[in-house]
Amino acid sequence: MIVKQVDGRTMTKRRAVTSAEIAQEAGVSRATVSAVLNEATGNIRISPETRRRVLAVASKFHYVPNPAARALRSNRSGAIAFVSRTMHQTAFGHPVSYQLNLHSAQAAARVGAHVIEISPETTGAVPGEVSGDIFGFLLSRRPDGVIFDAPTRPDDVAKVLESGIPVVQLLRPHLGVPTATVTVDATRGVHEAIDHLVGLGHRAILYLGSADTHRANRSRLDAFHAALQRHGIVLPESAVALGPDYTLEGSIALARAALRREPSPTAIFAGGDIFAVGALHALHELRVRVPDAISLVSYDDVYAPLLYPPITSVAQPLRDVAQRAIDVLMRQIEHTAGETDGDADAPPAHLVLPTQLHIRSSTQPPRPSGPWTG
Amino acid sequence: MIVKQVDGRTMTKRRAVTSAEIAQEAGVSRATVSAVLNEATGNIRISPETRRRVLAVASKFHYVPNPAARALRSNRSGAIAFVSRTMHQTAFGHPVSYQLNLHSAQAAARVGAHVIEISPETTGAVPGEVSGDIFGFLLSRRPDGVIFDAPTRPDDVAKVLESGIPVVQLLRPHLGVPTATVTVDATRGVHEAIDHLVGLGHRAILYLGSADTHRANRSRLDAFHAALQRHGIVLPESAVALGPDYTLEGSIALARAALRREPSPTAIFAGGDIFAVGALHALHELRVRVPDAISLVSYDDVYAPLLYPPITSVAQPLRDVAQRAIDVLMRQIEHTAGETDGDADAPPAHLVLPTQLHIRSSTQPPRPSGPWTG
DNA sequence: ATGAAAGCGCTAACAA
DNA sequence: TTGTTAGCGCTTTCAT
Repeated sequence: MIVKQVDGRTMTKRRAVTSAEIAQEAGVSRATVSAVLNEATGNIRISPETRRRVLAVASKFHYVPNPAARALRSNRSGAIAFVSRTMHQTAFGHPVSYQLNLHSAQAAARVGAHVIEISPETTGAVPGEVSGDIFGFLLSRRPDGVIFDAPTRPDDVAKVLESGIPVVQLLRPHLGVPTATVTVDATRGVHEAIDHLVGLGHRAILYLGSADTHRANRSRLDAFHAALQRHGIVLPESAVALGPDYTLEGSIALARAALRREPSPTAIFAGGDIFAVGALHALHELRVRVPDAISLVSYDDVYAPLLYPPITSVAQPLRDVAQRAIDVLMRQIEHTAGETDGDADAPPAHLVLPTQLHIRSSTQPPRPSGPWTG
Repeated sequence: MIVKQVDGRTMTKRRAVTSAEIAQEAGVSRATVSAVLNEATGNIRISPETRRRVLAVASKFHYVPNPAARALRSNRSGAIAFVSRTMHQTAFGHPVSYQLNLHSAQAAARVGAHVIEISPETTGAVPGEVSGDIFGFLLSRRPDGVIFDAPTRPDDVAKVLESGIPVVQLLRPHLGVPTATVTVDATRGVHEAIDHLVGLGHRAILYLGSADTHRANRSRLDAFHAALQRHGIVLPESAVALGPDYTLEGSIALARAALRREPSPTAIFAGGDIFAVGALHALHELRVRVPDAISLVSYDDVYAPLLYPPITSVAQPLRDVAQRAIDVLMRQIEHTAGETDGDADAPPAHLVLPTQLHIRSSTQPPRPSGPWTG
């Protein structure tokens, strides 16, 4: 019996409606209710009339299947774990990771799954877990799939993959671990940015980027070189300055040092918004005006629009990345379910999405005159 | 029987170890295994020897209890829903919400719960859900508790609360809905900031803030007035400029208009980092230097350290806010569980945490000379 | 086209 | 101190 107690000022957690109650109310069996709600496919057929009645009753009583029971029975938790990028290095977090997180949650919800947040920084053992680390925690939740956003350590990914759960890595995958990936075509993005600068007349361009040797960083730098080469521009070694990722102080120091060197660039390409921030700080100190005295382009487009002047930047299609991640995972999850034990699984998907250049006020033709003077 | 298939190159999702297997292997019953793993409290006592053996076997086989079965039986999902602040207004998201999100996930993990991400922006109906909206989705997950980060609409909160699930609202609660809250002592934070400015010698201070009438905004503005009054300063009406929240263009326009008015301030208090960003843009256009010609303080401390110059800012203890939110929720969840049906529940907790002022390079004494000249 | 019945893995009351 | 038993709510054959 269903008692709606609306009168008492406070609500005690009321017992939820079960399928049995819906069945009874609709004058059918629980099996029928289940079949209707799952739009069952098998050798089962529900008459439109029955279907309609069940649905009406379910809706009237706000019936929602118990996810635990469903999970137990179907061996599917409906959960996608999102392992966010580590953020301890920075006080202000990773806007990119945040966007991916949110977009993943939305994309998952659209297919009836939910995203559970795994923050690798959690310190200390988790009570009740046999293995104290955060991956024990992850595994203990039995997610149907796992998204790694730019994982730091390949071992973490490998461990999850070995447990047999579908995995997808985003943006900065460890290709040594054979999982699906969704990345972005940095090469094309960088080319666009450099073409934009060269098109404006710049030839002396400084590259500010990460010293981390991850492929994603390498490919930005390689693309930088390739793009210049295509324009017949050869840069001195001093045109590339590599420093630590994601620390403001590091980026400022890097820019400061690089800008002190000769010859002076007329433009800067920052291989990440944080490097653009660092460049801006250093340029301010030097009283060099952007874009009057020097142009600035960045890769990421997260802080870029906020800075002054608003920075021309290469944007990653984060919403699409998240959506495709969920797609890939869902496909894999459904596939895994149907499989017996044969090892005839297809090779992991590797999706590459295009970037987009947002042109703002930080770029203009180099001025004809000589060296810098604010 | 437990078959570890390590040889096959690819792993098929292997059947998980169950408590029955552990029981058999340890030569005890499943009930004993359960009692050991849950450190059962009732009238059950496990001999240290048995305990040790069970634990050893469990660990050897990497046994992790099936969360769905546990949830089904105990009527506890182990999930905390985190409803993030809506973000559609801005391309760059809400760093504050992100931090709260991550810290909540960490705090939850420490007590064995997981956080599921609810992004209110999800559009379109969710397949299989009776009610198509995102709160139907939320409820369908049967979370043990819900965290609302600065909820937009009180109705959403009320709906969840009415379902009997413990709720806590963060930072910008709707006090009309009787839930627990964890907020920040904006009053004290603003006082500190204003004291800092006045201590430097400023008396003409411009307030740039949200036109939204939420209490959190009101209290910042009220505190601004109170702080000035305490210093015997009376400001003209034109010293307060209110505009739209969280849009860059709006903030810039607001600052632009306000700065055009007479008399000119020697300092600006931005009631949110986005307003500081707007102020900086407007000041740049006017070629007014910070802090030489005008000082700038903000509230939030999210973008503040990145801007140039780094902005003195009031920081909120987001990690603590998240931790307390989890604490409050957990207490409430345990309480609810023990309760029969009596309505003798305690009034909801209202925690208020202190802010911290980070002094950076955007503030200095006003210069003795007259009006602005970059 | 629908119903009956079994069982997913776990926990809690009751026995022993 | 430990084992037995009975479900939690759902899905899924198999019968009808």
